[in-house]
Amino acid sequence: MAVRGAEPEVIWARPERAGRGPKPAFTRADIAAVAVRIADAEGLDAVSMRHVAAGVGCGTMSLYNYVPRKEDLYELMVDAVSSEHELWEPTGDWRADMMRVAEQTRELMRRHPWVPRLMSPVYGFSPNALRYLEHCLACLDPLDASYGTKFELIAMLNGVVTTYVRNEIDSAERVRNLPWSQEREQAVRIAYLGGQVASGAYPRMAEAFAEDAGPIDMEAVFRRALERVLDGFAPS
Amino acid sequence: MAVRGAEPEVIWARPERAGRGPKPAFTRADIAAVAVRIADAEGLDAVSMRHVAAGVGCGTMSLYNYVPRKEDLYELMVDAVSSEHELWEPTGDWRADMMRVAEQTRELMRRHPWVPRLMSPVYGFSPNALRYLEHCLACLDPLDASYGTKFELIAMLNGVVTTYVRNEIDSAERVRNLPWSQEREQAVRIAYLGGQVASGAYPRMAEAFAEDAGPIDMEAVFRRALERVLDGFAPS
DNA sequence: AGCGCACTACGTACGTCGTACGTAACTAGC
DNA sequence: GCTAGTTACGTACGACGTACGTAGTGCGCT
Repeated sequence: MAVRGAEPEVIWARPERAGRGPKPAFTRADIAAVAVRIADAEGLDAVSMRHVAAGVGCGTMSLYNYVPRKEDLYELMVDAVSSEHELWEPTGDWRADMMRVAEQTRELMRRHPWVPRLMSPVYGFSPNALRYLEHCLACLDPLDASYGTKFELIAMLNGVVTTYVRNEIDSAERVRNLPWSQEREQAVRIAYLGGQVASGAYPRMAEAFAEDAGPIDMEAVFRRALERVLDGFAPS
Repeated sequence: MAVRGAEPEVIWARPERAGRGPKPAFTRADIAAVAVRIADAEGLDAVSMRHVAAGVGCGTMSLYNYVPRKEDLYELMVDAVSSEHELWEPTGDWRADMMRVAEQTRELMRRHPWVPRLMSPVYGFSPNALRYLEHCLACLDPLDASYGTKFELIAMLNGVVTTYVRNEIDSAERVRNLPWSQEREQAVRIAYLGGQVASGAYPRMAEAFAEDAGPIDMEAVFRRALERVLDGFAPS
């Protein structure tokens, strides 16, 4: 019998194919693709071992031959979509390049709304993540700073993008999963909030709500946030 | 029989005590306190309805008289710990005040490591969150900017703090839940990463690893990140 | 060539979860 | 005091991750 679990490992270091035994019917890439498809279509919570196994067409427990723990499945998924990062030849304008990186990361997360929830420093070293990191560093070649600082920049930019998209996605997904309509929900929340603010306990909040009549341009908010981050790293 | 679910509501708008019927044996605050205690001690995943019910000393399903859905329990928890935010008289130095806000938020999240995972714009309007927001706005009175800009500042600062602490916590919690030791895990990961980098496919990563010999001072990284955010909002 | 073993495949089963639903006890308003 | 709405809570259902046992397969060794 094979040794079950109990050994630490990085899934990327584990060979896809062992020497002995019958050849596997699927690849990790197949499994990851199915999981990604399910997550895109039905949300991350629909990604269960049973579901994925049914998707690839095998028994539930057979999956564990390819993926030791569910967490590793998540890691596979993140790496799979990370291949969608476009890696271009740096232009020499690091600000423009990093803005483009951020923009593309955001679009990637919009295509795969479950990515922000899985983002973690722990998943930071999958093959495609390494390629992505190397690309960012290449874009930052013109910036006169230590690698330490460059990593801080990348982390911060990623953090801001992730946070913004996560907020966007969370609200949308929450609405979709609720048993009542978005309008009802929003109306109830606004009514409550209005009541609280009108109570006089939060004068500045009241002022703020009075001031901001128009709808917020989230696109502009996002872009300003990125610019501000980059400003913080531009040599003065 | 009572009407079950199907009506949108904000839990904060629901009265704690209905007119009819026997008087409730507990308060929402009791329940939130128990849930917080469990989450602090055993992690967020240990916060199940059964567990919390056992903690307050009632049947599992009785909880649903107080908390319509589990998500609302989360909302109660976040609000409960939000009361720990210290709200002082603004000093007039908005940068110092906001640094202090961020520092205290970080400490709050370190005391309650599950908070980052529950952070969401949706939970943004609980009573204590409103108080917190109002306090931030008060600290920002000296800053000459629109409320829109001030909200962007607060959101960004919170985002950065949350991201940093989340990374810190995630790594720690992951290690605690793994069936092997931290040293083994780290050794395996570093061995893998070193192998990848040594392959020559990532020249800048290799350079970076060669450059940064000393351990990273996370405290300084955190503080620099905050400073940079605030820089982005200081009138030039 | 053929043996043995490491591997794949997968069904069963356990303990967990959120929560729908039914019933009994209780109390505020008419 | 009646009754309607609430509280309390046990039971039950359909998920979930995954430990474990067993059967079958084909590579690597002798």
